[in-house]
Amino acid sequence: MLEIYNSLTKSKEEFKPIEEGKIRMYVCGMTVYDYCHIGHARVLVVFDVIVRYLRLLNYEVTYVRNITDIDDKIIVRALENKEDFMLLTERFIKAMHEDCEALNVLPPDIEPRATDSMADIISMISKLEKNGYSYTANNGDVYYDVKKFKEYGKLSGRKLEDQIAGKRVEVDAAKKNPEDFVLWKMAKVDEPSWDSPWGKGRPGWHIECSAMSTQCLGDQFDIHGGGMDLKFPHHENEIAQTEACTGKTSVNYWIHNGFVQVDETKMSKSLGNFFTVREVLKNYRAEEIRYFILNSHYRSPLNYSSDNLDAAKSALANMYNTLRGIKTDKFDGILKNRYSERFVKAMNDDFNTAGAISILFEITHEINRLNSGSKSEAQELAAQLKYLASILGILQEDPEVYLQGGVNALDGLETKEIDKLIQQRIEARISKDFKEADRIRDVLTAKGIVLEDKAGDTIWRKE
RNA sequence: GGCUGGGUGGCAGAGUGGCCAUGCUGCGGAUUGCAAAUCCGUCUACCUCGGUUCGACUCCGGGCCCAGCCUCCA
Repeated sequence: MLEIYNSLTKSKEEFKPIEEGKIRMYVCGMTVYDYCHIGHARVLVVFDVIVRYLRLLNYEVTYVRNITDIDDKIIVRALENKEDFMLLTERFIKAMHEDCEALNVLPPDIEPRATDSMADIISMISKLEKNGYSYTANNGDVYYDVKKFKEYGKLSGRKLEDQIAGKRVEVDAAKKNPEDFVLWKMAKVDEPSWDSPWGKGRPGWHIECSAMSTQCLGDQFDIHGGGMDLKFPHHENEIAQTEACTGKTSVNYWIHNGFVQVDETKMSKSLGNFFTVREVLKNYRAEEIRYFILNSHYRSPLNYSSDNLDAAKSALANMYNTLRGIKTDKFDGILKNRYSERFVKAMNDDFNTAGAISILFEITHEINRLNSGSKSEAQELAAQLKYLASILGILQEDPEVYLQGGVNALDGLETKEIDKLIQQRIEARISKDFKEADRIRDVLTAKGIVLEDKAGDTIWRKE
């Protein structure tokens, strides 16, 4: 039985889909004006694993992850760059897709863009206007009248009267109430704009998600996800918009992942303490980043540090080392035993990937113990290890390639040279010239090559 | 002030009413020409104060501390 922590009810609940065997899921994707940082990577990886796991449970999942390609930040950045905003967003959409591919994040089924959804956005605002939830301020902007939506605050657990308006962001003078938010914003000179019943302008920050999610998934769907920082105001406002339009509960399960922190402080663009995915990829493999993310529960804070990534690196190398030289193709991997049971139990418990990884290590350990004895059992377990790891999107590379490759992969010439030196060392060892053998090993060690002398053979891997 | 999450061994990080997480690192042993890898063993872990209980790190209550949110953020 799958249990999910639902941010809406603040408790773990048994998951029941709206439609038997099917899941409709929406995740807030990127606002594309810069490269993805590790915080974005966390959302991408976490929900990637959630989707993979839901599919494993035989649900037919429709996964929608949007792209917000028009908003204030994009306009500001495009202006700074003296660049058309569309060129800017195209560039970062491409970069995001590259990052996703590197991180082994499977593409969503639908990836709607705000700028392609203008008709839906406008029709939704019209409906809100018709239902009496909006007003046009004297500056021409259309606002959502939060006081009209009785359930406002149900997701974040906030009461309007307890909030300190303008605590961090200045309140717009045109609003009736500080908690109101913009639905349609009038275009200033030289700003990108779309025609609408309220004049040329662009959508406010929250409406695009309400429009795209209902457009792609209907008035009601199962899961809505995103980072913790979106819970308020973004998701609260999405609820206000969608439910004021449809009169129905829009989402059954809200899933929010925790932050990535740097030195115990949230990683964010505004604080400037972020590391982009491509930056980190210069020093670590994508799989190491993925492991690092999945090694803690998705709701916990995750501290970014090179120590933690180094630990991820060692841990993965150990698992690959175990798989090295074991043929797994004879078995399909779908083995039912105490490992698979506990793996599923962990994943069923609100996607406890850290617990699931610990099971992978228990299997690894068992394979190491068996390897000298029962070969076929070791192969069977290795196939299982790979299969279970595939749900987390790790351990899928050829171990040989993985262990000899990496961030600064060697070229063919270098590997030929290594093989030559290893051959020389083997000969030295046969003639008991250990001084020479050690000298050769030292040369390779200095290049970051680690040797392992197996029975009658020597293999190598990168440090 | 209100609202969310959290506080677990050297570090990271799960979990459980009584016994073992797991990973990284350190230490001892086996193995090895020496290593590496692997195996075996090992390091005073559960913020604090009360309560419930035969038994609490785990359940309940009061503190303290950390992070985040209160209309820019994943």
